[in-house]
Amino acid sequence: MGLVERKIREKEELKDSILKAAKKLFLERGIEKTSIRNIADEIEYSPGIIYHYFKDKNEIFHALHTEGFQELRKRMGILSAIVDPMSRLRAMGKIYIEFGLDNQDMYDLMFIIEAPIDHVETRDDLCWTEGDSSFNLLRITVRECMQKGHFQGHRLEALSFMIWATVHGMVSLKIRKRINILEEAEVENIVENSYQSFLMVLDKL
Amino acid sequence: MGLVERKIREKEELKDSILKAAKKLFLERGIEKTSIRNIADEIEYSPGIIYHYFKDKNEIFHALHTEGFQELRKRMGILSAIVDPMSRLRAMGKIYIEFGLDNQDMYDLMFIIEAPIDHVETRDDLCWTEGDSSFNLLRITVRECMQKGHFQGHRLEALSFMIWATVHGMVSLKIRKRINILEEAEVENIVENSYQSFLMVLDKL
DNA sequence: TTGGAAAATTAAACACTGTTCAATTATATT
DNA sequence: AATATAATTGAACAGTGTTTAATTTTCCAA
Repeated sequence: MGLVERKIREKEELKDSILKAAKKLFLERGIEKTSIRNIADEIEYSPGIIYHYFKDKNEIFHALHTEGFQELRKRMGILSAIVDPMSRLRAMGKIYIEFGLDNQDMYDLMFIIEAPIDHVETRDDLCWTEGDSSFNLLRITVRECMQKGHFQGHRLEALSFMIWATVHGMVSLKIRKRINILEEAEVENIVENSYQSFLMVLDKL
Repeated sequence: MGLVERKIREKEELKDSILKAAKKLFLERGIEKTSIRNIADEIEYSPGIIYHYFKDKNEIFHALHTEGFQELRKRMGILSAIVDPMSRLRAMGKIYIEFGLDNQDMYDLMFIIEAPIDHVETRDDLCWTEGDSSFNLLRITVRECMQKGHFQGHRLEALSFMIWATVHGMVSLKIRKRINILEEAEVENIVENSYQSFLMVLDKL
């Protein structure tokens, strides 16, 4: 029955249009200032309809945060061409930071805002697979570095987390507006410059 | 006229009781779930009264975030007893992390939530002095380390920011619930353990 | 002690928010 | 064409931050 299939597809299309509208509004006016009613207005439906496609607002946040991870994964794609694990690790941090600065609202959703995690926690058939597979990419790279003799005396999990924390700290302090206190001349490129400091640190390990 | 002074004091007392109530509710049920009406209920006044003492909710957030910085400064107090700048830097990070983990909601307000910064930005007679003086403490210590020959080849501002970003990253990933993806056995003490990794890094610089 | 100005406080309203659900409309099948 | 099913709506609920006119309380001079 082609009809049934078409119906299913149309249903998916509406779900998609909700997400598209949500993302559009998020990027236009910010996440906090986008309401269910705004999204409904955008797709020219009544607010209630959204709850036939998403359990609640958290589920919308979660769906969008997943899109963010797809984009991040895409950017990480070129890493497979880098054979040397240390070079790969360096490039990984650079890509992560660039992604965060280029997509600040998406980064916020992925790594700062609680909503997507809250959604995962309310359903026991879900876990944070997006974060899990991203961190695993880092973990694998760090492990390779260690196998090549780097980072002696360090523990894999703790060191990997430290590296993540460093780049996340830089991006999130920027996104949440905590960098104006730096010397004026430094504010502009502080994240890039301090990542350079971090690379120097990695080299000495 | 002692009367006028008493009046002023009483006015200050009500302002204080608003802050006390706000802090109590923040710590009890979380920042997001505390409303102006909740605070008004707590002090047994009508909601409107709060706007005679604070311009808006952001100003309350800002006042409380300032209290957080007072506590942080207090904890940093013992640092003056540590003469060696490298040891002082190590202790500083430890205190920062411990403060963050012991006072997660306050830390959230101080370094993640935008409200206090938004409040500062709406008033051109204010700037983020709390963050400024805290970061300066770090900057001074790093400078001392450099003067003693450490961190060669690094730039003061970028390196200081990197250090801040590292500890902030650890604490904020924890507070915003991004650490469950780690190996189960590591989750519990990951912040402490990865700070150990960071200390090893500092030593090699 | 009283009258009136000044200050403190409130109640109600406004324009929002996320969410639910009975009622309505549209679609598909017999 | 009638009926069953699915899609969609509108209104309501309980909440939010904020403003403001009205009210109460406080204070001081006459």
